[in-house]
Amino acid sequence: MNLKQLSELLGLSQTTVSRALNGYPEVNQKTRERVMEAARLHNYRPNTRAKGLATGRSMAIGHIIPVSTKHEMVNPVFGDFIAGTGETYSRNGYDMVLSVVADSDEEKAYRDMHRRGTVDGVIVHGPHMDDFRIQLLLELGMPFVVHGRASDISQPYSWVDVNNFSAFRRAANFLMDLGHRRIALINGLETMDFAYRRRRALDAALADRGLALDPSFHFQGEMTEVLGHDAMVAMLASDAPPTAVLVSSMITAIGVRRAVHEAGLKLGKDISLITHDDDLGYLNNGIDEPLFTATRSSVRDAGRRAAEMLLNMIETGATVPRTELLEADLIVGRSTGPVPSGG
Amino acid sequence: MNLKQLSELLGLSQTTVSRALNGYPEVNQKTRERVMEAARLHNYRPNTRAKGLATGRSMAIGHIIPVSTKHEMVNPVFGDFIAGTGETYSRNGYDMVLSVVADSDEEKAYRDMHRRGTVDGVIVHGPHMDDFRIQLLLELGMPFVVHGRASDISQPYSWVDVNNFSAFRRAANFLMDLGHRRIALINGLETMDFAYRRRRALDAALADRGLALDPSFHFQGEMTEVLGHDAMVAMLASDAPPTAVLVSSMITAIGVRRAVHEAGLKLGKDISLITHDDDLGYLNNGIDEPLFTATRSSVRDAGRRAAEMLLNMIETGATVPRTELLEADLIVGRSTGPVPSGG
DNA sequence: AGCGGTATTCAAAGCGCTTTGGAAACTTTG
DNA sequence: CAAAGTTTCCAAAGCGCTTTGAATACCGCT
Repeated sequence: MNLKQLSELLGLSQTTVSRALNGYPEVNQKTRERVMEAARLHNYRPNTRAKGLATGRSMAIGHIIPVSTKHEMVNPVFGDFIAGTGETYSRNGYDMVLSVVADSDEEKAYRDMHRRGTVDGVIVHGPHMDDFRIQLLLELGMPFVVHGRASDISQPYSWVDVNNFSAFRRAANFLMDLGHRRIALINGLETMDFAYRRRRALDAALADRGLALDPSFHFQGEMTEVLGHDAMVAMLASDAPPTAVLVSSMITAIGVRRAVHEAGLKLGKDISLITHDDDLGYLNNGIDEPLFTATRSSVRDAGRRAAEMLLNMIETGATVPRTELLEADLIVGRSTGPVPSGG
Repeated sequence: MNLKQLSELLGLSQTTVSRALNGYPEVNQKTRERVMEAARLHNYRPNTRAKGLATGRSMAIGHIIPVSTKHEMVNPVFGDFIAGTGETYSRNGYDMVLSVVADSDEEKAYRDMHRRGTVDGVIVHGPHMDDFRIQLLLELGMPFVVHGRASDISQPYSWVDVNNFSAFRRAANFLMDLGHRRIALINGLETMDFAYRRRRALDAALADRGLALDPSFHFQGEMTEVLGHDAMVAMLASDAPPTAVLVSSMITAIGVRRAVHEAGLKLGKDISLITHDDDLGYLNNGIDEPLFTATRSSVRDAGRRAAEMLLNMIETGATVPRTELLEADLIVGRSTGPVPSGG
């Protein structure tokens, strides 16, 4: 059933039917009801492509996911973030189009999306410190919101980010207040902006107390379980291992826990650990009593907010960039305790 | 730059330019080259919506992700599966459109996608035993491939699935060959088809040796870390705990490991564990020496295959359903060993 | 009755592409 | 050299919708 058929069936013009359905005022209340009823009855849904062609809008938001051939890992928070954005899109009648491309084709993918008019805007994931995509999208003039920030970019652009700096500074201070001095960091790749900010936060907190990050206590990499395990094993083998460790993801923290257990030590007693917790559905960090002390910020919620911001910008035709900084909670669990005597 | 502008610029009709670009034979080789060159130069990309309107195709595949309000969890394998399908779509010029909907709106979401013509086909995730979506899609006549199967559906339909039955039967036999008799199962929700098959596989393997699954050794639920932990804690508290446990996901297995460690026991010595391993990028089960003995089958690969099957069906207009059954590998890691004496 | 104004409806153009049904130019053939 | 193919190109219709510009119907007033 298309518009034409529906309008013939009603004995009305396509114009009137279209207007009735889209809520334009210049249509008689009676006719509108008649049209609505018929549409419901025949389960009429306007063809997306035709509507898009006519309006110049696509009612879709793009997400481009680069996969590297080297370390072809899909970010584990991706699913939750997408769930957050997706909810918002559905609620507002938008589709979400995902494009999985080799990272070498990423720029082309953005350009294509823009030229082909597949989407009305995009969300940028996991920005690097000097992320080329921001510049590119500004040039293209396509509406976008970045999930995260890019420290090295000076032009204004829209973003939603969690305050990684304050979160990790608080975490570091929390550990130091417990007496810890030898604090390790197992971070994401520090070419990623969030990881860079977390490192700087630790640096700053340590510096405030006249300390510095021991290079042998500093790891970065893809945030896998194995990274956490191997880093911790290496540190525990040293003469003076850290007494506390800051970790960038729950998955990696689980690897650290494994290494600690294997060494016959106990988390929260021999070694303290604070991890960042994205509040993923399947990795619930305990409701009543958290496993890990953590800086927690729901990535799903960030997804919702980023999507809302973008849709709003698109619909109001906003031209000035917006920003939203989310604060993480510091939740205290069983993985932290006072520094052991002799530590 | 659109077709009209490009053709005017070349002094040709839209017809010829369109044909040249789409590889139709009735165009002079010289002209074709000239057109191609101009298109490249001006970075021409045909408008998706216009092309779709004209051809009746959308060059997009849909995935509908229901989120429940109760347990609003995003399946952790989702990201990897999507990565697999997405790769395939990109390589073939298709887009992927994701729709995140409340589970109560799921049927409506499929109907809408179909009527509005947003996609040329869909992939169905995580089928239940009697999944209404299969019937629905057959009625709508929309091409689809199911990732998994639905035991209670008799009509033929297309699917890609891993052989859960043979995988878990092998795993159970492996344990029994090591002398284990008290084997527990921590499964996904058994309304899900894969979980149901895994349970039946364990039942069958036990029955073959005159044994049966102890109801107090049988757990099912959303496959979180906490599920594994709590189930294991409960079993370890009993008079005669299991000596081995079969687990449906790595995440859950990690929870089991935690419980085992907390009890001061050792995996692979006091308790044996076999898990299913979807070979997720961020949860690498060790390259050289696997942490867990596991039935391994890459969900990303399954995604690729499902997508290839669907695209192929769409492009050939195939009407007869296809199926593909993938066998999981049984890889032996450090989490299994002979039954302890006295077990 | 006739007028301006408002409410309601419609025909037709246009969005950017593909594709049908010719037409023109060029070759080959009897 | 005319007839019959072949190549190569084009004008125009159509995909399903929105929207412009115009027509018609109806209203209260003078």
